[in-house]
Amino acid sequence: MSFLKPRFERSALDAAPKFRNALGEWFDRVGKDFPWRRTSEPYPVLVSEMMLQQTQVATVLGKGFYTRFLEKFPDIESLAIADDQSLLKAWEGLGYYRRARMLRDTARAIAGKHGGTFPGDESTLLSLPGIGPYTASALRAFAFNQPSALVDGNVSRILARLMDDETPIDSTPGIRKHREWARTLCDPERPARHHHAMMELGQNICRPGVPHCEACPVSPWCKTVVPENLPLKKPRAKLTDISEYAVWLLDEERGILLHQENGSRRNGLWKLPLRSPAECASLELAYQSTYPITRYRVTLRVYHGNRSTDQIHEGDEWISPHRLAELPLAAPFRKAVEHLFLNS
DNA sequence: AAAGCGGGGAG
DNA sequence: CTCCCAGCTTT
Repeated sequence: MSFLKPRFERSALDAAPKFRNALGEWFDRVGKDFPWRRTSEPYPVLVSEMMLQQTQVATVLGKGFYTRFLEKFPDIESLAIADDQSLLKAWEGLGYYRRARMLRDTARAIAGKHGGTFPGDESTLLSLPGIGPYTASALRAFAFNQPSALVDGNVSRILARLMDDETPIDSTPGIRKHREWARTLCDPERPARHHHAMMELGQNICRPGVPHCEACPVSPWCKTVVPENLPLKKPRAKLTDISEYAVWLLDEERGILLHQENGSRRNGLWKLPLRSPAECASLELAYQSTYPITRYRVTLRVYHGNRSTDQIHEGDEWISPHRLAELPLAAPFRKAVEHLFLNS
């Protein structure tokens, strides 16, 4: 009724201009000064967005990945000619290592096919390796100042709460709906600031779990009733236990026996040589660890190999200890090798 | 639509 | 343990 003060105004979509202003002015006041927010050059924006896919800001920033990568590969051309090993070494510790190769392949496509001119239209961006809907929108807004429908984990959480919407954000209808809402909300005058502000809001105010609604600059346009219950997601697959068996072989002259991965997983990274359980049955256990990886829980068992009888398999290679530092190893194997080397 | 990618950090 | 993260690709 009219005597009741509404707890929110019109929806954010209906009041888009006021919503944008409130959000943008808040961001100007409190927004963090990340290095990729200081530039609109396509290349560094691309590097940052690829690194930030499914990876937290603190990880990319805290361990210096972004700065180090740009020092090593300062432009499209230098990245385009990067070899696998130096590329993966620069990515070591970031995870999802396919991203590094896709980033370089995109650099190659731009340096080659597009004559070095960075494309700014959606369909061309989407055709490049590693660039999907999110990254294409990010590049258009941050590097070309074009309005775009940018939806990441932060934005979808904000939108679900703003609209008090229970459609699972990872379902096809949810994704479609959120893209449309993001497009409507985007500030056509300052798309880069707008998207930066949305992500800042998602990180620090409209955070997962219990949000800081008391400090939210756009709460007048938020319909959420129980924000901690949103967003909804589809149930996820449960963890599967798997085992990995490897051998530890250290030769005083030749070094450590390692194996370079050449399949679809961790392609190009080095690990301890894997063996079948039967091959390890009579060997002494040297090291064991359990680590989670995507939807698996892996128990890694490393055995003392037998130098005289152990078969050297295809791809196995003796690596001298000083070369070890130059090779990219996935984290669990880096840890295992360091432990075993120290105790040998 | 679902799974794979086989990550990593924070709580 | 759990959940989340500036997602993309393949089946």
